[in-house]
Amino acid sequence: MLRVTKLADYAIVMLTCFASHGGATHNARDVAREARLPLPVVSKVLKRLTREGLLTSHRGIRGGYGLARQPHEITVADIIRALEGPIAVTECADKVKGDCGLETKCPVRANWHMINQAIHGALGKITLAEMARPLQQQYVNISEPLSTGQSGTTSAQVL
Amino acid sequence: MLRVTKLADYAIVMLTCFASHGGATHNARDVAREARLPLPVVSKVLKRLTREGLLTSHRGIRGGYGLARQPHEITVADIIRALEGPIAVTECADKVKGDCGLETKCPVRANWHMINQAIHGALGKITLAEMARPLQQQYVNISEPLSTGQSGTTSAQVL
DNA sequence: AGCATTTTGGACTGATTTGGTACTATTTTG
DNA sequence: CAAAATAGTACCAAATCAGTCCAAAATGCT
Ligand code: FES
Ligand code: FES
Repeated sequence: MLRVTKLADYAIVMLTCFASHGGATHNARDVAREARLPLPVVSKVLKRLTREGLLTSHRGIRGGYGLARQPHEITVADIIRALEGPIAVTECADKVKGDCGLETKCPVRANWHMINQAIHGALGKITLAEMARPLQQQYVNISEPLSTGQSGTTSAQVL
Repeated sequence: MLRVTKLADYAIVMLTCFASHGGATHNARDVAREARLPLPVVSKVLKRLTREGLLTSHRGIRGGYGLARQPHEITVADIIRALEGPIAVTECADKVKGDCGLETKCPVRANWHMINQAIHGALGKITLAEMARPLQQQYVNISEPLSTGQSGTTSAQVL
């Protein structure tokens, strides 16, 4: 349902913990306690984030995890991609392989690609540093809908 | 994986068929033939679209379905919402009910809400009329990423 | 009135994905 | 060598999705 998986959700919560502690290293147990999540899932997510290059890990008795980059250099898109793979609203939105049953010339495929890029662009502009702060109002720009037909929904746009 | 369901994908393909035929009524079989989709799924989707108010239906021997509104008054967000319910990237992004385990004050919740509105806004600005045309270049505005840290990904933004 | 056609609503099943846990191996420190 | 921590993978239960099917109601035509 156009949902991000829980694992990715957890990942963002966990990474904000790292970000708000100035880049110190934490082990899985500490992260689990701070994020109030069960240790096994935390461990699983941390492993993936490390494999995908968002975290660095240190094994051994005083080991733990740390951010591989600065918080403002990690975007929400990066995090989601690390946990779920490439961001693609539909199968055909991302890759060149045409599908959807309709042969090579599906009329809506180009538009899906455009929609996908719009979402990807929005997600790629929000960084971990911003997620760690309450909410920066300057990043939200409420504007009137242009071609509406909709009821009173105001649309927010990430700048 | 941040995917739209296949039913919603089908719905958009099917509705573009309606849009490109000037609002005439079609029965389920005709739509299935034109969209090259199995009849049962087409029927299922048409039923939901009617129940959600995007199509009007006429029963009986010369019955069929027709668009309830003009193509430029139906947005992609409307279609997705009709098939999948409210657009919510996370459970907490949409409703007021706080969850995610963390009690009332989850640090990232406000940001999820912002992200959700950004996506919803992008989807709410693309209408069925635009989806039915090949691709209106003026609707895509490729711009350089602002706070990047990303490789060569250019971000498209819906205007 | 009767009949063919079409929508309506729901239930049902198999397949896929997700969420979460467990277990073993490997590395590091002391 | 022992303890603590990560790495990798395998596994299972639950949820969701995709697709099909059928009986019932409505409509138009003869
Ligand atoms: S190619 Fe994906 S909807 Fe047609
Ligand atoms: S309330 Fe949803 S992530 Fe915290």
